[in-house]
Amino acid sequence: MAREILFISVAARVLGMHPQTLRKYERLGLVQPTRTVGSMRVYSREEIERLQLIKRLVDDLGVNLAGVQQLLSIADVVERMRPLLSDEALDRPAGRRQLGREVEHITRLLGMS
Amino acid sequence: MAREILFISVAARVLGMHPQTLRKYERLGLVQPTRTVGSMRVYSREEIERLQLIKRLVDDLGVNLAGVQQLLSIADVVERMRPLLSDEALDRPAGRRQLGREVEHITRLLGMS
DNA sequence: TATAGATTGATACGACGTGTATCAACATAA
DNA sequence: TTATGTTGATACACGTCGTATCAATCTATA
Repeated sequence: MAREILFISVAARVLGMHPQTLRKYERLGLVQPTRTVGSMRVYSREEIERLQLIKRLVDDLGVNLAGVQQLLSIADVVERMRPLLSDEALDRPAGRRQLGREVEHITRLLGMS
Repeated sequence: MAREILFISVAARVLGMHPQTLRKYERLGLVQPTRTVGSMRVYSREEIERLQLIKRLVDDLGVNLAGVQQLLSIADVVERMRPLLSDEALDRPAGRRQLGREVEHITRLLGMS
């Protein structure tokens, strides 16, 4: 298994994106690559996948970066919800309560109050 | 209780939006006001609330209309999920399965596969 | 019916967001 | 040291979005 640690030029080529775009996304807080001691950006597997999701939202759906922020936040909540949908979790009252909180979290993100 | 049926100029004033903006939102499929026999737009309570949500997403968060489309779709799913979170629904296997399908629906909307 | 006011659909324009090209300064490896 | 890549900043072209404008049509009232 490769470590899949990429510098910005390779990451950009793999993703089909411009290096400047990746830098701008970081400046806006959409991704947070780590840095080498010389302050060079290092992209992990997780950030590459996050950038692929962003690319789909932007290129295919036409969502702007403010919308990407919201959708990524919702995606994080959905990711936390998934294990709460198992029968073991749904059998416990605590699991049900946690699930309710996550759904309410999405409604707050959407301003549905 | 008032019927809360508004023509476009009153609806725009209530919402703090421009009538042309409401027409453009309809053309893009974000809202679907009914029409009088003379083809004048009629805004119901539900559409006013939908427009308030759109306005928050656009004005406060800076989301563009493509992002609003996605977020409204997710909001619809969340609305369908809410009754599935009751104990009565979660006690039935059918309710649990339906809940899982709705969550999966959101993941598809986000392209999380 | 006639008249005034509102709505409709279409077009156009200004402001803003976004991707990317460019640049000098710095980092890295040979 | 030299060559190549990265960093951060600036600038520009293009598309999106809100809204102003217009003639034609609808609606209500006199």
